[in-house]
Amino acid sequence: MSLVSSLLQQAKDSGLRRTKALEALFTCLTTCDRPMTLNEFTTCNHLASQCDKATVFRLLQKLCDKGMVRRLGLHERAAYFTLILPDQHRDYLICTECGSIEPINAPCPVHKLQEEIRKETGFTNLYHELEFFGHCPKCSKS
Amino acid sequence: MSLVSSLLQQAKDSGLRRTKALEALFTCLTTCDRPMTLNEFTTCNHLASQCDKATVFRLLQKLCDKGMVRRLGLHERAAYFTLILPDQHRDYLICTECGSIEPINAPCPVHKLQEEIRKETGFTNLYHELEFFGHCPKCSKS
DNA sequence: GCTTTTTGTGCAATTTTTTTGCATTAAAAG
DNA sequence: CTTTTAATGCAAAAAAATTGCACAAAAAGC
Ligand SMILES: [Mn+2]
Ligand SMILES: [Mn+2]
Ligand SMILES: [Zn+2]
Ligand SMILES: [Zn+2]
Repeated sequence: MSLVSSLLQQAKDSGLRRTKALEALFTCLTTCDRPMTLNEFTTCNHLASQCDKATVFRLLQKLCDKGMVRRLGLHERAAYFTLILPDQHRDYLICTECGSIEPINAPCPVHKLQEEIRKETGFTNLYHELEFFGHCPKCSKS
Repeated sequence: MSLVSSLLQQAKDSGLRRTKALEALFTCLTTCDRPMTLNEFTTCNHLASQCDKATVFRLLQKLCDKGMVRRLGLHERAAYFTLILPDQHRDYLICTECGSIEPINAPCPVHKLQEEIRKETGFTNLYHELEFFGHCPKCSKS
């Protein structure tokens, strides 16, 4: 069973319908596999001419609600969206000059603090977003 | 010498002029002392009727360039801005239901990783943004 | 002080991004 | 197949970010 199929199943289980647009969006999310803006999604070949921007917007919104997609604020004017895969947690390294976005391989160092926060504050559904910003070697030179 | 005065001096040293608008903005940034959106700034008593929104926008932009203000993407549609004080590093805890934003007191656990990233990637001007999101106790109940 | 030069400001307009209304279509349920 | 309910396209609106330009204010030079 392909990843897209299992995502469609997971979506269905949480109340969404199996539509052409959703399948195309999952294909895009899994094959492009990087945070993208709404505009990038709608102009990506996987989605272009498959469905309208408003549809992509509403699907991303629903998938965020279901916890299948994460919305990231990466210092660009537009919001970024990325698939949440089980056993995958990603922090990012972003060049504020050229805009490159790279996931970080090293293990995330904040889970312990997150647990402390959960206990001390009583917050539920806790998660975090960690991004490093700077100038990449290429942009540092020029 | 007040904090506002020293900020004005610091701004002047890096090329900005000492204007009424800048002083009002620094007063706002220091007394309100929390991340705020452009709209919040312009409607705050410290700035309202003191200057135009475009002016605040351009000042915040310049202060970001000078490294005196930080732009935060806190999952709202609008960007947040907050003063960078020396010896002050803040991570945030945000309720995605009611929108409350609280700085975290615990020491930040990512500096070590940041150093590793600097060495391994060659990034310069490195900094990070760490936010925890969840439902606060109040919002968890309802 | 006064004059020149440079930067900042207000206001309106524009651009970009996000969001919604509504008539229609497609999916799921019966 | 029929009914019910959710999803979609299209266009329009709302919200946020950004800019152009004439004028005002600050700093620099005298
Ligand atoms: Mn992390
Ligand atoms: Mn931190
Ligand atoms: Zn770069
Ligand atoms: Zn709350």
